[in-house]
Amino acid sequence: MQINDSILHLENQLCFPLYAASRLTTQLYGPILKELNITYPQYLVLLVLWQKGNQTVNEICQSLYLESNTITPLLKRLVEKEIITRSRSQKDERIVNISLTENGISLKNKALEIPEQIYCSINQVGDITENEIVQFQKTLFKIINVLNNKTEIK
Amino acid sequence: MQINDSILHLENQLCFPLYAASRLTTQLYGPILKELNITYPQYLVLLVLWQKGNQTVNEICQSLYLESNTITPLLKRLVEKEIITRSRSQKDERIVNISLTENGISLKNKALEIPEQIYCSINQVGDITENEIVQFQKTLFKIINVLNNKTEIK
DNA sequence: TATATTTACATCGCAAACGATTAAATCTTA
DNA sequence: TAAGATTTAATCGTTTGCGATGTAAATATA
Repeated sequence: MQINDSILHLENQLCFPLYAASRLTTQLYGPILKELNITYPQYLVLLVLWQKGNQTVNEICQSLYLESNTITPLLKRLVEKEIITRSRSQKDERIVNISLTENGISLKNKALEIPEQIYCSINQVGDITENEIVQFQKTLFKIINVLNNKTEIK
Repeated sequence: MQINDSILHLENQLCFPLYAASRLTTQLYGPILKELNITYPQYLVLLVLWQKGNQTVNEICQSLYLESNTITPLLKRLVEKEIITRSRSQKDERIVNISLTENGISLKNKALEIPEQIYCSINQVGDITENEIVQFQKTLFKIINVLNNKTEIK
């Protein structure tokens, strides 16, 4: 049954290299973000806030494809670190608005160096061309869109 | 500072779409694997065992780019489910050997249908060509190799 | 206006992930 | 062979991720 078996081989899966590459990439951020005293998912939330300004919990969830059950506790930790503030909307009490503190705003300056550092790490070997990365990212977003629409329909 | 800022935009990161695509893909497995009563990381361990036969904890860790602090508790859960067994090597008491139970072996037959189901889900829109997936996977493994060698050197 | 439905977050419980550390067995080498 | 280094798993504590469910506010509908 060698032929049938091979479809279950690790290296023939799409999911596995995606999973592994994601984790290894995240690990790359670890030491860098530790200097800012934040984690990688916390960094992603800050990217959203730096880019788009004040956001509701729901908007952050949609940007990152995460649910409130993940984001809510994470945001509370960012509040404890005095990087963001949370406040209920007055118009609609269901909505929680997230704002950056002065502290959170100024973190952005330190973060500006991060993408370059990461890019260098991945490209150090020089095995991956610029073009390849561009195409790679395009495919990633295609996959994200397919899967995100799929789960939204439910 | 628009020009500088854009390097921190979500859609310009490589890490973020990788992270999002990985999670969304994993979510796709959820309902399918629930029928086998296993989780996605547990499924990956089983892929290794089905493919390579009995493995040490260390071999599983290397195959999946995970550490023992993640794998050990996961393996204990698979033991509880009577899918695998654990036993210390007699030659070298440090080593723990992992074997599939009869139950674990027979799970493979059910799993044979999974890759096809997943492939259909991702390809349903028809927006992603076969060729694109192949190239995509190649880039993934390049990234994995670069990052894995990097962390090994430490 | 009363009731039902939807929306926006939050809570709970469990399973990963992972950095840091530990413990025990084995190997090296002086 | 004894001391030190290395290897292999395991333990601990924290954060994340997520399915399932709950709650309160807002909206739709009867």
